[in-house]
Amino acid sequence: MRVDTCTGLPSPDRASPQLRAVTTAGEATRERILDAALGCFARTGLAGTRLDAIAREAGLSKPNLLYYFRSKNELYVAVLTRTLDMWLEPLRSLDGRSDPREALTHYITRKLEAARDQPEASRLFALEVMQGAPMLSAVIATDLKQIVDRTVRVLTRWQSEGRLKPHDPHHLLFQIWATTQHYADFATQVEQLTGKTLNDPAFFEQTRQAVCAAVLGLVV
Amino acid sequence: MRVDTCTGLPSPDRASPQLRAVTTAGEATRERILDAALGCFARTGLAGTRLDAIAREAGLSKPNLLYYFRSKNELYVAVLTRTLDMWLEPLRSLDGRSDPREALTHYITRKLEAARDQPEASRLFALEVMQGAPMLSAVIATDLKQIVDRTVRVLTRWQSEGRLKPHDPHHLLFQIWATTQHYADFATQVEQLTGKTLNDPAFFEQTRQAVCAAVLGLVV
DNA sequence: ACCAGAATTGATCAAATGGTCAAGTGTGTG
DNA sequence: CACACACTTGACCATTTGATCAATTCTGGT
Repeated sequence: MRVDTCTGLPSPDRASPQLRAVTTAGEATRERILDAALGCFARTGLAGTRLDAIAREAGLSKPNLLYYFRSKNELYVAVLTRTLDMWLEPLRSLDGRSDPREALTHYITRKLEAARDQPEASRLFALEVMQGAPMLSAVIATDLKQIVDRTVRVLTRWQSEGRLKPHDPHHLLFQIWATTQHYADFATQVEQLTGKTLNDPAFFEQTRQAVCAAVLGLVV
Repeated sequence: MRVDTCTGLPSPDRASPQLRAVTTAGEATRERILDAALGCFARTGLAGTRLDAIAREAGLSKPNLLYYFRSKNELYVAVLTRTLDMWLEPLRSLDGRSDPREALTHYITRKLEAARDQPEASRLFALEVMQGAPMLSAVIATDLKQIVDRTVRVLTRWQSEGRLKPHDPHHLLFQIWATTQHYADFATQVEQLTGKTLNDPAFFEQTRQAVCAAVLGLVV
């Protein structure tokens, strides 16, 4: 039986040996649950979220939810892993092929679009990392670190080629992450203080240029 | 009887009419509880923190804790309000009297020192704001907004005097907040990726200059 | 020494909540 | 039709946990 490496709990096999067509109905419900769970976990955290709430938001009963995910923790990890790839993707596509200025602008724009379009994902990871990343520390230490190391090498190379002003690559990344994710994680505060949201196209563009100016002015 | 505006629950009178000397013993325990609670709430959030844990960390029994604070929620609000002033202080002292460059450098440095010396406070507020600031929305909309508005006016004046390059003051503030608080809120990630902590003086100075460079390069 | 009130706690309660189970419903296949 | 199996749920259980209370100890003032 396949076992989830994070929880040690068994996870339902998607493709049973009989090659039975993947139960699309069940798969759809599964996705519905994951969507609902993402919203709840991002809003109130792991401890603050009740299975009842997720079940209600997904439109089914609590036992039925537990039919798809054996425990709250397993569901939480499932949400985390499902969202992770999508979240790391922008960084992966920051490679050394293009022009530094263009690459950084593109990366910032994508990160800001993510902050606008998937604020729940941002908050979920923020909550998780802020609490010591109990479920993600392994991923951070391996996957994320690997991508970051690669990116750092790219940035360093650009610097040695004189295409980028010298500036610690780690701090550069942190600044991009911090400034872009801030608009998702602290959206409440941003809205209370400015009255604007990233969903407002004008505000989005204004924010994008502000972040780009700070970062690009630093290294280009 | 004095009533807490946030919880509606009565709070112990610090100065009773009889002018009895403030019970320093009780006051000390109270502080000890608040300290322990800050640590716990910052680590695991409101819902994830058990009164047991706080009591244990403060070195007393759970009923005794509830003798000082009538409910978990009241304790949470008490921690929040006690920490708030300290947290807002750096921004208050960013006034128009001094040189823009010096003022911003000073503010960033203080914020980064706060991120190093009071990471719990940073995480506590981050958790609270990220979850929609249910307890702080009033404070944000009034107190914080007032200070921010004042600061925005100062920055705007500097810009109109030509002492600062034009750049949206709100975004400038957000960038300072985001980049400085990032090193407290995401300390786990920063440490996993760089192996360093703000407690390392060299790393602190390096970070400080990186943040200053980004912000000052933007407006000076 | 005495007393009033602060401080402290073991025992206990009631509610919330994650999780189980047996029983039922639907559905595709031989 | 019948069978197997995915799916669904109401009722229920066990544990956790915030909160209460009666009873006891400590402490400062007279």
